[in-house]
Amino acid sequence: MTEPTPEQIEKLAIAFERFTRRFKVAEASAVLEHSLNALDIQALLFIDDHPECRLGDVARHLQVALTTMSSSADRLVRRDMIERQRPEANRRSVALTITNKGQQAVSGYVDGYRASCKAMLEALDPVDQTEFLRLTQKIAKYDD
Amino acid sequence: MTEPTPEQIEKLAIAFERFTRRFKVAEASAVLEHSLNALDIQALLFIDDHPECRLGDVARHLQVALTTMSSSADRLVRRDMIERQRPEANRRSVALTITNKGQQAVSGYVDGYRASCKAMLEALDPVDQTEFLRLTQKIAKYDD
DNA sequence: ATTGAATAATACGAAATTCGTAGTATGTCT
DNA sequence: AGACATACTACGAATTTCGTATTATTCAAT
Repeated sequence: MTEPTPEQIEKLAIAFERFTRRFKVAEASAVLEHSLNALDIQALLFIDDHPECRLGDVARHLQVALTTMSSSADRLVRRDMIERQRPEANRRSVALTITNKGQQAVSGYVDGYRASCKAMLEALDPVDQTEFLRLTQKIAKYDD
Repeated sequence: MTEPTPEQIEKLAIAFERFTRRFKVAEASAVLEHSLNALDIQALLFIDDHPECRLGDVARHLQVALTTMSSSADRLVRRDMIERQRPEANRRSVALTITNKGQQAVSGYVDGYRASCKAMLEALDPVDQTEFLRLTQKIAKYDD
């Protein structure tokens, strides 16, 4: 559309750096709480959103080697957070599903993430909240 | 101020997840390019912003153990990206400063980050760009 | 001036993580 | 049935993180 000025870009970059730091803190506390590492939490989130997904799906999504994902799944299974199944349809693959305990960990993470989002919106008055959402939606859509 | 609705929060969370993924990709490519890991890049950014800072400052900022930061500094020194000096004022501490080569790596990272920000702004028309910036600034300020 | 405590970092080793190579099991195609 | 592709696991090397112990320096109190 139109070229934003370097000043505008710079301002946005600084603001987003702050937001990112905020989210990182939220992630870190969720990670600590369940003694999971960053990869395992991200894998858990994906598996929660994609029940019966395969190992390769998660690896591709998170851009890690398949073997890395296999290790991650080992850890998650050991901690009773996911289950590995061999589907009859294609017995080479594994279908990953989240357990109750895994869902609890996801909830903890998501709650933290949403709390951060809530705090952000609360900095604005209702009219600006709606406006801010409209704009983020527009950007997110454009992103596809 | 006013309570945002759960739907609003959810929408914002989803949008921000996308943004975060975008930034991660940018970081990953900067990391690959200079064969640095995520911690080392973040350390480099901090050192660039805080010349002559001490090891402990960086460790505190990045929330890692001091020994971890020491290892990171080893790597960055080995790759000629920072310099360790013993300041006369307090010879127990080290003063970290970035080198030209380090600055190049920072530039690469920052460029990628800004490119992401630029792409976001370009999704909006000029009026909305200004409006979006106003709102992010407001949130970032509130964040303190 | 000396001793003791506090500060700031490094040395070293254990545990965990990532990833590449090789291997196994299953499915598909001719 | 055989050859090739797919999906994953086993294993080991390299890297990273972090805790404990140690070194060097500064500060404070006597």
